[in-house]
Amino acid sequence: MEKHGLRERKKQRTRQALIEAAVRLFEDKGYDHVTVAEIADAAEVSPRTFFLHFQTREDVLLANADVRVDLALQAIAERRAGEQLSEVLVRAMDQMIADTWDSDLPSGLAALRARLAASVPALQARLLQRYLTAQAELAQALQRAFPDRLDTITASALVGAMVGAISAAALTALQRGDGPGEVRNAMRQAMALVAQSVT
Amino acid sequence: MEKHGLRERKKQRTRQALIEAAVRLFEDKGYDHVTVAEIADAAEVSPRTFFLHFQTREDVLLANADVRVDLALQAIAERRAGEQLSEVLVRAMDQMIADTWDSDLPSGLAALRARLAASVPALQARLLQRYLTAQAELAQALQRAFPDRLDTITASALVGAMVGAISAAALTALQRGDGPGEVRNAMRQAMALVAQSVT
DNA sequence: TTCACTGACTGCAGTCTATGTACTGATTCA
DNA sequence: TGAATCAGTACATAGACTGCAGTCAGTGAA
Repeated sequence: MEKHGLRERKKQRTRQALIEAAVRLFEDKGYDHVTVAEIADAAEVSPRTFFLHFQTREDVLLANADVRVDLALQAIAERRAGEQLSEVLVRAMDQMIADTWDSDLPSGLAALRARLAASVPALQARLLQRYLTAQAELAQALQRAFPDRLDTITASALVGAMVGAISAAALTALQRGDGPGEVRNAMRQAMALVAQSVT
Repeated sequence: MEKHGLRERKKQRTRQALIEAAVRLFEDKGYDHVTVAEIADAAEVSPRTFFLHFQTREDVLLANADVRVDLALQAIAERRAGEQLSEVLVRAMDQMIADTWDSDLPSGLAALRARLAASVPALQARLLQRYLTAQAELAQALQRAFPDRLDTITASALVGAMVGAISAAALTALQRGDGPGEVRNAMRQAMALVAQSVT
């Protein structure tokens, strides 16, 4: 997987420096009042370099978000012999929910992301889009896992319903001012609601 | 509703001119190769004026999209005495689906929008965001209509599941190259899937 | 060890979106 | 008719993002 040694390590180090600088600045001054130039400056890097690591300014906060999708895909791939569709789906979603609030990197990146996603429109839009592409992957994997049970459209709809319900519930909880535990419960509740329709 | 007479009419005329110019240019040159300046120019208006009518460049294509939300809200408000939750929800969603492909303004705005939303990331993100705010309104209305049946989280989750399922199904169908009729069927199918969980 | 090569990073100039400000002139209202 | 209002304008500016032409450290093979 790793291409080279030192060179690659240096690259990851500047990437990490950019992320950390960005997070710190966002927390200090608020998302809208931080420019790419400032982030690059704080990371002691040229502004041009920022865009070498991230396509857009928003993407700094969505870094490492792909990890969770991989976990869900893995959960689908690992399904045991007699396991039902609903069980697999719930397990995959559970995987993503759990990871959202736990292992997600240094400090409170996940928490900050959640807070900002609920308040900054541009970021919100970008995050939703990420979810959509993740959905496509999940749907495809799910259909391949249950080829005789699901057609393409049903698989998409099912995953879409899950992700849609969970994120809507999470957002509502967040905007209500709930803490991490309550948000998590809301997500679980939403998941259970949709899971009924697969029985 | 109407504030003034002539002044307001003129305003709507330039707004319409901007929309039509934008649509035409987008179809000709492709979304990415059309600048705001060009649109304004084609509509014989100052570039500054464009942003007086639309917040962002993407919003030209999302113009009049709010109308459909109003229809769904209306559908919820108009529910008859003994009508069940699932019935009301299905009726509201049906309203939006139907309107998506029919009455949506001059020429093929809806079709173009669908095509571009499936291919242009920036537009996709913006559209998803619109859906999210629409969801919030719907959820709120729905909860008020069934206060003893739904708590805030469940209402959000339910609407989120519906919208999520329907849009995922639609997108999958679109990317598969389906025609309007098939896309519509996919949306209906997704809706039916989620409607089960409310029974 | 040497040397060609790759690739991360830089600086600069340029495009385009989006916004603040101050102004013009046409409606609208008193 | 005079005053207020408001769509549209010209001008200036910030800031995101891109293309291009480099530099230099790290790498891999002779």
